This record gives sequence, structure tokens and C-alpha cells, in this order.
Amino acid sequence: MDNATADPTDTATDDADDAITDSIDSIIDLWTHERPDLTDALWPVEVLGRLQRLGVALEKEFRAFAAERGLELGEFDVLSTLQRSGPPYELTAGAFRKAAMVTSGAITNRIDRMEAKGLVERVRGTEDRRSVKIRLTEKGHRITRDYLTAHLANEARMLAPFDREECADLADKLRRLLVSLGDTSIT
Amino acid sequence: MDNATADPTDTATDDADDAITDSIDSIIDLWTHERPDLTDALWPVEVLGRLQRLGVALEKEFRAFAAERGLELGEFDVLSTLQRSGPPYELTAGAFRKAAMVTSGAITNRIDRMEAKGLVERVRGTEDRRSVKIRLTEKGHRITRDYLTAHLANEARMLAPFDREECADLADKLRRLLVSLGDTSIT
DNA sequence: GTTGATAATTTCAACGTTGAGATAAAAACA
DNA sequence: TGTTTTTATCTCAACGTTGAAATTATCAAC
Repeated sequence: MDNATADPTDTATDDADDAITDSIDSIIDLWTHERPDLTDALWPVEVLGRLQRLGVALEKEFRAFAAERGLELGEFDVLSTLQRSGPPYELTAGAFRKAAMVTSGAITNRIDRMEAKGLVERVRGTEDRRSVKIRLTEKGHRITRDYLTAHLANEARMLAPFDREECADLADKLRRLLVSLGDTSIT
Repeated sequence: MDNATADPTDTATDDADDAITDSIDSIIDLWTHERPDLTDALWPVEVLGRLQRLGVALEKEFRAFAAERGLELGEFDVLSTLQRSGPPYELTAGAFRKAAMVTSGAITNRIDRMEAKGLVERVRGTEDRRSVKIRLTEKGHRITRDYLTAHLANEARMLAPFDREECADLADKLRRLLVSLGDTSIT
């Protein structure tokens, strides 16, 4: 709900421009008063502060959505990565590590749990026996299919404030930022 | 830490339009082939998938930046929240909980560590003795000041691909999304 | 074939967060 | 006054991730 200004001391701000503001506007407003010397250096916060906060908010949203369906967020990540890889619906642990941006220990842990749940199964590689293929089970397949439709509908709902053109423009800018941070195509 | 995969194997892309692609483009491409029935429902991923991925990437970036300076990411969060609150540079634990979007246990833990480091000190409220004021120490003040300048410079560097108008447009859209997700300021 | 280097995965302790319950003080009501 | 409800913080076990070390397998060179 309300962030920043835990104190009601902001009633002094009189330059009211009735625009709807979010928590980052509040934060920038506080900085402007406390450190006026930094006013001209605060502009990156308008973007990166919001991205940071959206990251936390979205993760919570998606985690709750997954929990309602008996899944951990990282587990859905593995399931959907497997399904979109296409037949035979199996990938190595290393592939998951890159796709999910987590360390190897996290992947081993996730696969352990998901194997216990019967969502995936480990298949030792026939050629390279160092690698282990993670294969989607029939149960995992079914759950992923059902989940995916609901997930996309939920995402569409979250983007209701935007029309398609705005979404496309937003997506383009976010892509440029991702690329500049080194998040290039996986394939 | 390798989200590398930046192999130049696409020097001879055959069917793609020469646009630079990121990991989300790859993911959407995979879905389009594996689940063509969902093609028209994938558009939210262009935005939310990128926001999710940017959230992870930015958190890693900021965490590494903090670690180089001997701070946990959450600790810098507390420090800067305190400093921008202005004199007397003290806030309650509850204020931090809202500002940082974390649970009470996390705040207690952070304050414990930061108190041990001498960055903040607990001051039991004189009026309401349930609440505990967290006050910035002189050492905490100094560290925050130094950190902040470097942090803003780092953020500006990350936004180098954009001009100011693009940043403003991006910020506006992100604000709208935050507000629609309930991240509003005091009205 | 044996050695050495490289590669993929697993193990495991340390760490931070979660979330429910405990503790304690203040406020509301009798 | 005493009782109940509400509010603020702390406690603590469970959980997932990290990151380095260990394990096991492949490959290259001799």
C-alpha cells in the first residue's frame, strides 16, 4: 500500500500535480528534499526503481498463482521450459540452469522434488553419461497444459491497462534493455 | 553467472528478421512452434516475461554491486530508506517492511545484522513502546552517502541505450503497471 | 591404456526469507 | 477498574538458493 514517508511529514509538499503516483514517485520526492544536490542524478530511478519493484511484485503474483495449483514457481519454470522444447520433451540440467538464471544446486533441488511428485523423470544419457536428461512425464505434461492457459489469461488480465500498441512499444524497450545487459538469445 | 550464451552462431540467420533478439524472443519462438494454438495468447509474455527476467538480472547486478562494498542488498535498501526519510533519520520496523516489500522476520534479521555492523541502532519508542525506531548511525550515514553516488552512476550507465525521452516514456508505462498492481503511494 | 584436462551433475553447509506463533504494549470497550 | 481487541515486533523452524567442493564421465595426447 503506502510506501515511503512512513511519517506523515509530507503534507508539506504543496506542488500537487494531481497525477496518480506510485511508490517510486514518493521515493524520488523524498530524495529531492533530502538530497537536492542529487536531483539531476535521480532520473535512472524512474526506470530502474520501477523495474526492481515490478520484479518483486510480479514474482509474488506468480508465486501465489502457482501455489494455488500446488506448484512452486521454479517448478512451473522447469515444466514450461520442458514443454516448449518440443518432443521428446527432455532437456539436460545445464539447459535448465541457463533458462532459469539459477545455479546448478537449485536445479538439482528442483528436479529432485519434481521427480518425487512424478512430474519429471531422470534419464541418464546414452551417449554422454555425464549428462542427465530430464523428461516430462505424462502427468507433468497434463498439468503444464492446464496451467499454461490459466497463466496466460492471468497475464493478459494484468496488462489490461495497456492497448496492444503500448504493449509492443513497452516490449521493444524492455528487449533493448535486456540485450544491453547481456540477456541474448538462448536457442 | 553465465548467462553468456552470447555465441555468435547467428551470423547467418536464415529466416529471421535481422532484429536483435533476447531470451524472450527465443521462448516465444519455441512456443509458437510447439503450441501454435496459443500464438494469439502469447503477447503478454513480450512484456511480463521480460519484466520477470529483468527483475532477476537487475537484482543480481545490484547485489554484486553491493557485495563489492561489503553490503547485503537488503541492507543498502534499509540504509537508503533511512537516509531519504530525512532528520532525525529514524523509522520503525513496520515502515521498512512496507518499503522493502518483505516480511517482518526479514526486517528483524536485517536490523540485527546492521546493528552488529554499527550501521544502525535500535531506539525503543518513548511514547509507543511497542514500536522500535531504527536510527542511522554516523557510520551508516557516511557509508550511505558514498554508496549512493556510485549507485546512481551505475544505474545511469545501465540506461545508456536510451535517451531521456525514451526513459520518460518507459517510466510512465511502468508507473501505470505498478499502480494497477496496487503499488500506490499515499493519495 | 594411462595420464591429464575438461565437462556435467550432485552434495552440502551457510545464508536470507517466509510465515505462523509468541510476546508485549496500546487502544477500545465494559 | 478489568477485559478484549488491535497493533508492533520478535522468535524460530522450514524452505529454496548459493557457491564451492566432490563425484563421475568424456576427450585429447601421448
